[in-house]
Amino acid sequence: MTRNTAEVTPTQLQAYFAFTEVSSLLRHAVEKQLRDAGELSYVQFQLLATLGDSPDGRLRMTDLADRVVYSRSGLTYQAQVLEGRGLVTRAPSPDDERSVVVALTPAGRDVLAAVFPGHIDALHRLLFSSLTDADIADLGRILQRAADHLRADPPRSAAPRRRKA
Amino acid sequence: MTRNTAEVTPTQLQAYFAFTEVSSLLRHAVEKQLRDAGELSYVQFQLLATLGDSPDGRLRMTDLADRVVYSRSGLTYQAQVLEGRGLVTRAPSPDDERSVVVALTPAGRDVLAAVFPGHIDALHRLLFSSLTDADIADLGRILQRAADHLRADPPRSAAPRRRKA
DNA sequence: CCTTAGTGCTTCGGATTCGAAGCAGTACGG
DNA sequence: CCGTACTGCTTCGAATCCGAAGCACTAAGG
Repeated sequence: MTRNTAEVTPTQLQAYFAFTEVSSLLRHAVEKQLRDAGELSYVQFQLLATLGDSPDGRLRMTDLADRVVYSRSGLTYQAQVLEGRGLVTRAPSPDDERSVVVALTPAGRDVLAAVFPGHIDALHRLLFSSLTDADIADLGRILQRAADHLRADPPRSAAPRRRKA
Repeated sequence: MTRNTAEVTPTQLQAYFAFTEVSSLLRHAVEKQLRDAGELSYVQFQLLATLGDSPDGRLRMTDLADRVVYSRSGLTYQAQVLEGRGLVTRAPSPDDERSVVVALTPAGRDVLAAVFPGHIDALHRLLFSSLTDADIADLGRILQRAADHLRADPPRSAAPRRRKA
């Protein structure tokens, strides 16, 4: 409180606004593409893709929620939906009876494979086509560092029930 | 359909994933800060800030919706909420009886002024502190171009009722 | 002046979200 | 072996969100 407000430069503000703008526009455009193509919402696609990307196509609920930056209760809901469609299965972990392991089914992989090309095309059209390779490389490098920093401080899904002094 | 799927390089994928990751993490962190500090959701803050940034602190519903990349019906909802709190007013435009002009009230400006410093601090802590000035400048430049491209093609709020052949 | 098309906003219904609280199962200290 | 704290997930309630449909006003054409 003794410090006065941190200063922000026009450059910083411009970067921030551009970031939020691209984020919103891209999100909406991709969401539309996914919904038109298959029957997946953005979150559902992220969940399937994250599972497909993991070793055995299986992850614990909490780990999955952390990776896609999603609330646990929200994931419970979506996992139910995806399970109802036969795209994933849910089963308690043998190791820890509390944990639930979500696993991609063959049908889930099929859907993922069916939707992925269109997703890539959309990315090309919406984002990559307007940037040079060097720009894209810079973007990745810079944002990776930012992501690491954001992950380091508040791990999002951590600190749920801390009422200790 | 004659083309095979556009190829995507690892660099591109990495940039895309880093982008979505930062987007989600930053969004959640900022949302939390705003909710803890004042009584504003992220969207509400964006709306007030966008209004405050415009010439007379007033904008038509559609223009406001386009700037924050939000659905019209969603904006109707939030505008009602903000009006209920006395932070904005809504009045039909003199020029076009169909339009509704949303205007920031003095109370709205006060809330904005009260929340802004904390928002800036949060940005510093979460995002800018991990990047160099050059990185931030690059980020802004690159994302600005991407944003322009995204705006150019599908103006988001456009093409609402096109059923013509 | 009418008719038809187009634009701007709201209403409506349903789908998602999230946080808080609740319900197990697990880890530890004694 | 108990009691206490902690962790993992789900349930619950309430707030948001969006698209489709509807209502009102404006623009164009004849």
